[in-house]
Amino acid sequence: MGSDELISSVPNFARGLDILLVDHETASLTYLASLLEQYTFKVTTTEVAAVALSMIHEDEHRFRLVIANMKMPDMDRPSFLDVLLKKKIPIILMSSEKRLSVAERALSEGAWYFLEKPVLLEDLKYIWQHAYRKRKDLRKEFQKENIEREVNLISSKGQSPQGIEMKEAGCVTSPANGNASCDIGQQVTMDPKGKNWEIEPEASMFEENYVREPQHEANFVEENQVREPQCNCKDRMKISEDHQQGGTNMLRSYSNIEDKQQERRAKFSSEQTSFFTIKTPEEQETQRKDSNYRSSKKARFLWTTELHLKFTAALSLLGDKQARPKTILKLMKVPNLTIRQVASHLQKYKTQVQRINEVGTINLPSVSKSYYDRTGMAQSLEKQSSFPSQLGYGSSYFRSGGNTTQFAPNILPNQGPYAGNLVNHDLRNPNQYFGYTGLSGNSNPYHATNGVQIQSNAEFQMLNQVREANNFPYDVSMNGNEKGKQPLEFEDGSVQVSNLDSQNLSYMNLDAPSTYNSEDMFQFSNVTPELNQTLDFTQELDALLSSPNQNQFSMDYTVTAKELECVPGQITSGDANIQGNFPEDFTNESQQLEVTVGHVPQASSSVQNHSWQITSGDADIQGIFPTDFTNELEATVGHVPQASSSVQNYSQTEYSDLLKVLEEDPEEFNAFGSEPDLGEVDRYCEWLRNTMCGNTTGPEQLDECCNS
DNA sequence: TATTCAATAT
DNA sequence: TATATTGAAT
Repeated sequence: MGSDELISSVPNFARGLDILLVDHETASLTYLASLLEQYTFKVTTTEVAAVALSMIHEDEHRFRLVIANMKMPDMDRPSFLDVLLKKKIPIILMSSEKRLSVAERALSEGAWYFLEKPVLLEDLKYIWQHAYRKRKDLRKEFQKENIEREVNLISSKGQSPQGIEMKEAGCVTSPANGNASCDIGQQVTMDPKGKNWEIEPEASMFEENYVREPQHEANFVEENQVREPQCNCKDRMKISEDHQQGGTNMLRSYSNIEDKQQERRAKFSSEQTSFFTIKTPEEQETQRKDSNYRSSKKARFLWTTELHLKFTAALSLLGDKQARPKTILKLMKVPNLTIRQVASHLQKYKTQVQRINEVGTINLPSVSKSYYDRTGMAQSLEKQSSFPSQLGYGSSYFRSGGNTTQFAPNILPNQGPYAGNLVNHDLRNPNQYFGYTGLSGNSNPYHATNGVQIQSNAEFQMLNQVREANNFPYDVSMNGNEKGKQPLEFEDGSVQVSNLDSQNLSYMNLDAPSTYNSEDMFQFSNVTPELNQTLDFTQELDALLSSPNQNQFSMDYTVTAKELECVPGQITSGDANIQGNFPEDFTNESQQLEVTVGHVPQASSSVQNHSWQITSGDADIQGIFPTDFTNELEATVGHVPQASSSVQNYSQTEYSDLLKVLEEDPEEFNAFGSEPDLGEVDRYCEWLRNTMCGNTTGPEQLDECCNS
């Protein structure tokens, strides 16, 4: 297997995977490490199990996979395994003993996989997949679906079932070399709820960046590898025969219904699996359409907010001329991100720019409009556009606007030597920072905001020109407008729009015109440093881009004081869903703020020791989940840049869920009739006022508050 | 090789 | 439908 072939067997997101290798036999340790490194994995080695544990204790999220020799002279294996199992770190055990009972014991003790020594290069081809398994779900599935089958198997064969069951192991064939092997690829797709790719706070960016269609489980196998949909009984028998004939390096799978710890797994080296057929394209197509074929879809990379900000920061540094995939990639310094992905994103970005240019001005509508026009563009953008949601904004590109308090993203250089010199290329957030939640499903859908317009000419930097349109209540659906009708005509005609020179300029070929200097327009100065200069910036960029804490998160939008009265505050970190109220007597910084965790769907331990941050209105609150965190959290307000009074009584209520429902399923929102119209908007707002502002605000404030 | 365009997959 | 991936042309 050539080195390229080796590497290509590891999908992008799994490259550089942190693996901890534990083996008291030095030679074997070094050798195995070298093998793993050939697959791009980052290997840390130790000969002492106790040292391994202390490393894990130091940072339990560091290693995604632990491979250890079954023999541990310095400590007893069960204790070692116990720690790993509790921390849910996948563990693979190795042994040079070839007895079945040894492997069986390893698996029964909780190992996720068993490797026979000497380990061959080929054996490690799919080892990365273990780092992405969700074992709990596996077991659930086994229990539900396989027990009966196994019982039948046992009773009919009168023996313990061996070999593969497709529920347990996916089969991968590689048309390139005609070989095939079974792997555990299926495991990453086994969660019946499709939530198997749960993002944990410690998850790597690459996990986070890969998404799957919820209704179809993705196949995390490289595209040139075709997954066999099923291994039939015959195959299993054949595999078993092969094994009995003394095939080496076979990963056996054993079942023991009584022992829930037991894993059943099988892996076959290529020479043992030549009986797998390679599907013709037609067969593959048939198989793809088969609903039983669970793993037919590939994961798609996710451009999170964080990544997109890096991307835009890189664009800013580079300027248009050097804005090429390779350089952008270099500046972004995101391991395992590929040029092609950057190129693709750039292509999409350019398309967006072009589209804006064609229209001249786009409006980032207020959310109110989208509720008004439930069946219209704003709503459909939210629902149908994967850009906003997949990018992790939790709200749409085109409805993310707001007359907001300016919270500079901490990864953009609004401080330091390059302050103000960067161009904001973020089409979606020209004027505000949407904090990275690091999590999916954290969308807080409500933005009671005014609209924001972006005016743009031909080039990237034109997107800096953000014009705030106060009290601009309607959105104009960009796509809904016929081309040639420029600039956009707003429904209420209340906003004057500069008629930009939006000739069909090729934005890549032009210098920045930078001609718009209206007082209500933000203008960033544009710098287009030469590439060599640019590269000198990388250190700065690096510093700027490296978040002080990887696990920090913030609310996914910022709000004005005015909006604070309308917007529920809710953050989600890991498993925790935290809500709280600013106290009535809230005055200034360093004030204790009680935050109550409203919802902890999973073990709260998963958020312990992780930092959290709420950026809401004028307040910027952060802290760390205490190690004894259970469900109550006391938070300290760390930073109140503006009048603290504005955050008083920041009520955080349950209606966020209602709004979420509205977002997700407007059809269910039928309280006011069926046809959305302006009257309905009014009624909606009335409801919104009552819900959000209660009786404490006067009508005018309410109007302001809801602004629709 | 890097980039871009455009078809295709999700 | 929008976006990500991929083949193919440059």
